[in-house]
Amino acid sequence: MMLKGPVEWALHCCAILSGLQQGRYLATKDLAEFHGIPKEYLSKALQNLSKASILETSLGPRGGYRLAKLPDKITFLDIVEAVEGRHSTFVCTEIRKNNPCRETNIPDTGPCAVARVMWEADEAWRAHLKSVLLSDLLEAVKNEVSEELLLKSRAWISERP
Amino acid sequence: MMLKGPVEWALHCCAILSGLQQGRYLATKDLAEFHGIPKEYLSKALQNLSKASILETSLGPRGGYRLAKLPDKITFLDIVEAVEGRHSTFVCTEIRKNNPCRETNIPDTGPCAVARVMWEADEAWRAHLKSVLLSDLLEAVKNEVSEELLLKSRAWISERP
DNA sequence: ATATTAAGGATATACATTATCCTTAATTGT
DNA sequence: ACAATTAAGGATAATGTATATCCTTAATAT
Repeated sequence: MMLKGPVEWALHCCAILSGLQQGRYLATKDLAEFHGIPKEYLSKALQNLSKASILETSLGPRGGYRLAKLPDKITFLDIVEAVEGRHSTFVCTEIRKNNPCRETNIPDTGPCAVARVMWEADEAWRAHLKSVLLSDLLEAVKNEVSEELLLKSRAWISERP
Repeated sequence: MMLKGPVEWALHCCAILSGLQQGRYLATKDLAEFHGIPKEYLSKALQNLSKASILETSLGPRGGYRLAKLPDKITFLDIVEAVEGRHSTFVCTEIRKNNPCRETNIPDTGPCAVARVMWEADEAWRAHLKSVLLSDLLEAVKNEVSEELLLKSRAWISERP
């Protein structure tokens, strides 16, 4: 499973869920409405976050999702990998094996040099995402969003049944 | 244009072209045969490398491709971006604007915090690819490929008309 | 009981990647 | 001049993946 748009949604949803009052859950319907995104498809992303123990759920009326951990225990990488999977951007198809000069019985000697470099780059990408916490995002949002919008949004969420 | 498999081919092709004798070109047909990949599609990748001034070409018999620069002047990023384009892996759809509490007339205040973090990760990815030169790859290949295979491959290429 | 909700399977739609084909113009060697 | 060879690039087909919707099931609060 390899999702693209849903990663953006998941990050924003986790940010919203961070502001939830103790003991409350927020339903997929509300998260979808708040972000203006398709509810059914968003649901798949949230299910992945739940499977990864980033969110926890409750069924029935007043059910929905909430964070399963504190925001300073959740990294961007946790969220991204939960939704996108752990595929690296580079896939090595071992074309070196097609070299017509090559003996067919050469034992495999680890990944080829090209793949190594590409995977190191992937690793650098992951390392950065691992270094940023959900709590860091909240801090940044606080600085770039007006106090008014912040309060209004919180109220909007509180008023959900 | 956004290619995936072709990036791998392009990197391997550049490595092969590095070993080419002075003044010679190698045709798409030969590069495709050596790597066991589709000639017509590989051609698209090579055209991109040519447009990016990484390769230079000659038409007619004994024509084909050769490097346009020395291997220590070509980075992995040069090759990857020439073939894949410069799209970042993360695309921000600005879902913050769908927030029902938001005034429609709020002036745009740069990229949102989520996008910034994701793009920083992309930047780390690019930075690594920029730090590795084609000449570094050649060095690594020399260490992991048997002397015999190296000579045989060079001979195979030399014998192309 | 009833309404509400997440989980998840099945399936349709849209889009991007991969691959092939064919024409054109340039170049080389005869 | 001529024939063979080659990159460039447009058009299009085939495939695969991402996106989106629908529907059923089981759990839960009131």
